[in-house]
Amino acid sequence: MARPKSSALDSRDRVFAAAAAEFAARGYAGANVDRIARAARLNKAMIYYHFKSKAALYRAILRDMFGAVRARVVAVAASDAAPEAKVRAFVAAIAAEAQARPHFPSIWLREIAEGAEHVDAATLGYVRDVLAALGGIIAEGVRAGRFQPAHPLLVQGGIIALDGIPAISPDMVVAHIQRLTLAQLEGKIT
Amino acid sequence: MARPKSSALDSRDRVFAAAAAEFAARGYAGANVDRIARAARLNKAMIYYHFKSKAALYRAILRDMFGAVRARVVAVAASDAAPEAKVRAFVAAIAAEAQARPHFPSIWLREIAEGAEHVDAATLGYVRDVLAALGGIIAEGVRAGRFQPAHPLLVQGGIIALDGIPAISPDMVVAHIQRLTLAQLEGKIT
DNA sequence: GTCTATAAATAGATAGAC
DNA sequence: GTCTATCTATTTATAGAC
Repeated sequence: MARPKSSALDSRDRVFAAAAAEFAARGYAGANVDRIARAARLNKAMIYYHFKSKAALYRAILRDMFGAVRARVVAVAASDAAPEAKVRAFVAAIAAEAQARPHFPSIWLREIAEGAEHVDAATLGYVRDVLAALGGIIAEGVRAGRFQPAHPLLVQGGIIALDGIPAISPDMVVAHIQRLTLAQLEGKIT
Repeated sequence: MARPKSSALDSRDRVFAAAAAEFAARGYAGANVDRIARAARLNKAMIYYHFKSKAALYRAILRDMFGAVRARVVAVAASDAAPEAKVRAFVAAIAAEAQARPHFPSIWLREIAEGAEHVDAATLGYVRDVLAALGGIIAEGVRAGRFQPAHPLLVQGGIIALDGIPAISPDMVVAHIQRLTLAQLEGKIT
């Protein structure tokens, strides 16, 4: 929760960043608290000073990530752009978040594989909001007679997957998904 | 390696199946050898009787899975069907494998997230063969003037992602990906 | 081939000084 | 706020009997 900006901000943020990298690279179970501490140029005890446990630290990171995505995506859905533009903006919003927080895609993939085992109620709410935002955009397009009805999870599938693939420029991926998604919604795919 | 069918086949196979489930559900680091043993109705020592280590067991499972996918997919690429049919068959082959080995998609997702850290040389070869098979199909379609050139990884992205999503029937997912992939290759997506 | 211990190592968490 | 030292639990792996 939005903690007050005390003087401890520095070390807490270092823990946060180092932990995100460690969890992304090795998963929750594979992550090592000692290694996080070293990467944050601190020692283990400091982690437990800032966070109750390894699990609590992980949950805080999940909340932060999905909260940020939710904020971007809800703003997109609430704008008064045309449905097509909103779809593009939706994809771009997630891509932008993935670039701002490079460890996001990896952690996301893992949570999918794990059945969202570590996701707490707050984070779950954020995820629902993201899907609801996409569902709203689709519904809008359908009402306007420009989209085919589609399941948000299917539409979003491509986004989830392609975010994680290295060695292909982010711009290419974004453009690719935007085209694919739109073509699908506009019924160009028979 | 293709071990001879000795009398130990039963317990070894139980370990194999139980381990696949455990690794899929919890990832390599999260998997617990004791739990695998219990699920296989054996005890821990038996696992180390059949496999050198937890890591070796995991690698054996990866080899088995990707080897099976490779076999199916290479057969598809080598057939004399039309490129369109091959693309459909390629998607269907992966989907069939995912159904035959329900733990495959989950493990696949995790390995992507982990940068294929646990993948040994043999498995890596299988993966390359899979991508090469798809690349060959695409090239064939391009030569015939029916496909746009496309990067195999981008084309395959959707397949990787959607395999893992629950609560949507496998048939729907397969049909969806087939249409999406073909539309893309045929240049219907502007 | 299968089991019961048990050794050995790893890693999460805390006490307490500064 | 930050550290060192340590406790404790978990878990991989092995020894050795049957």
